Parts: sequence; C-alpha cells; structure tokens
Amino acid sequence: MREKELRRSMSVLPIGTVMKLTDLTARQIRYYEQQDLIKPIRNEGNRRMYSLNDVDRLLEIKDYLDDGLNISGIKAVYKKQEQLEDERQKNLEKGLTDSDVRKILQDEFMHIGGLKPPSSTFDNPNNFHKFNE
DNA sequence: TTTCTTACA
DNA sequence: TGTAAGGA
Repeated sequence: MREKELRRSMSVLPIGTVMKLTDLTARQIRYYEQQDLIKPIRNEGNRRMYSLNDVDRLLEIKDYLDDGLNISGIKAVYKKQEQLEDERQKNLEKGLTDSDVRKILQDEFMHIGGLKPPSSTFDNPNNFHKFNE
C-alpha cells in the first residue's frame, strides 16, 4: 500500500495536462503554487511537473473556493490538517492508536460530566477534531 | 508547440 | 485573474 502512495507523489505531469484534469487556467495553477498550496518540481527545462497528489489538491482547492473560503482560509485548513497529523504521529510513537486515544478521551468525558455521549460520536473519526479545538 | 517570467492602455 | 510580450 506504500507503493501506490509513492507513485501518487511522482511529479510527471506537465501543466497542460493538469489544466485539462482540473479545469483550471495555468495562471491559477501557478498562483496557487505561489501561495504554497502545492509544490510541483521543476524538470531540466525549468518546466513545472505535477503529481497525482497535486492534482487532487488542486481539485480540493477548487471545492474550498466554491465553499467561499479564500486562499488564507485554505492555508489554515491544511495547516490544521498537518497539525492533527503530527499529533496523531506523536500518539503513535507513544504506542497509542487512534482508537486508543478516542477511548481515553471518552473515559475522561464520562468522568467529568457523568454523561455518556453517543458512542457514534467517538467512533466517527470525522468528529475527532471536535475534541481538539 | 508548450511553458516560463514579468508586467499592466 | 486575464492577457500580452519575448525568450527558451
């Protein structure tokens, strides 16, 4: 499963292909790079080469923009995202899995409030961030 | 032909 | 963000 991730990270697409795949103009794609939202590599001829992950990222950026977020807002999203990944990684280094962490938090909340929250709330990873705000 | 940088009647 | 200019 680590093989695929490696290939998705390979920068092999010229900007023209990315334009067709994302329906964005070269101007926009280069602009988002300036904003550090994507980091394509340069080939021998100073040409930008993008990876499949870059394409995914650009498509995400389009969605966020539609949702009314501005560039700085999107930066904040990815920043918080990386922050959460770091925390997850640290917990992993301490031998704690995601489910372990959620169990611990659940126990703590039960003691504090004496209330037993819906298990679904803790079982859904998408709700995890609610306990890190 | 395609992409790059810079700049704005 | 679009588009033109001039080079690679």
